[in-house]
Amino acid sequence: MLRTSAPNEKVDLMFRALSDRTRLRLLSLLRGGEACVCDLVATLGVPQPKVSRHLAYLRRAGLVTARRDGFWMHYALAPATTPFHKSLLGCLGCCFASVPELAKDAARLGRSAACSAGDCCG
Amino acid sequence: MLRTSAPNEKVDLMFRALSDRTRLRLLSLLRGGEACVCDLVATLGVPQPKVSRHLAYLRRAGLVTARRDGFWMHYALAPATTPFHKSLLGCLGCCFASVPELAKDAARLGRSAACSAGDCCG
DNA sequence: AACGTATATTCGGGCAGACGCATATGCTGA
DNA sequence: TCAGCATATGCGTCTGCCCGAATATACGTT
Repeated sequence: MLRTSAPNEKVDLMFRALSDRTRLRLLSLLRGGEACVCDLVATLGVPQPKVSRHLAYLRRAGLVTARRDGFWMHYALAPATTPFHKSLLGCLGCCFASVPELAKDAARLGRSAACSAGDCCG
Repeated sequence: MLRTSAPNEKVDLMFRALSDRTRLRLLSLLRGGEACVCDLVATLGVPQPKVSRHLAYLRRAGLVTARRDGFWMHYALAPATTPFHKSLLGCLGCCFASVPELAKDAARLGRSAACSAGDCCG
């Protein structure tokens, strides 16, 4: 029932995942490496169920992966498997670098928000 | 009332503009240069009010500009004024290049969907 | 097993937005 | 000014989703 020229489901899902502030902040933080939910909660200053719900959303979209370690769940950016996913990650790095507020989040987590993709932040 | 570390309004608005299929298709088409509403309607095969409404959304987000020429309104990608906007445009080029369906749209409009940003489509 | 910590899910309310349809506006030419 | 084309907007409805609050699950310790 899909229109023949519509972007495919996966692409759509990933872009929709970017349409929420909390999720953008989470993705920005995870660019610095994996983190557990409690750290994300403390860093963002939002309720834990809210963080978990958005992480679940990001996982459904294929943007993050989860790893259990005892009590803690560690989330990390999912490795890009498609060219689209890869270019999207590069884009996020660039975009995030332009948003001072996200750098403050990263600093609070004790990480740098520097853009690691040297090929697009001219 | 904004949380201190939330991405700013502008960034949020732009990302939300990407969370709809029709808008992604419109942006993809406009990467090939400006186009009038009737051409976009014919190319996408969707009702005219739907196209107009999504174009209005994109304009509110600052992603496109409109130019009147007699009967016709010509829409084009807005020139990037912020580093964020600039990197977003680069990203879109890369992302779109990974979606075959969007290339079909472009072909139907008689345009190439090739990525013009040689610095990020490795 | 019982308890506590960390995380996930469910529920119900509310709001943004996507849609089709109808209609309004803007513009041009007769 | 009237007709007609191109485009925009209003309206009512419906879906998706964001939220807080409460509760459920997973795991480790004792």
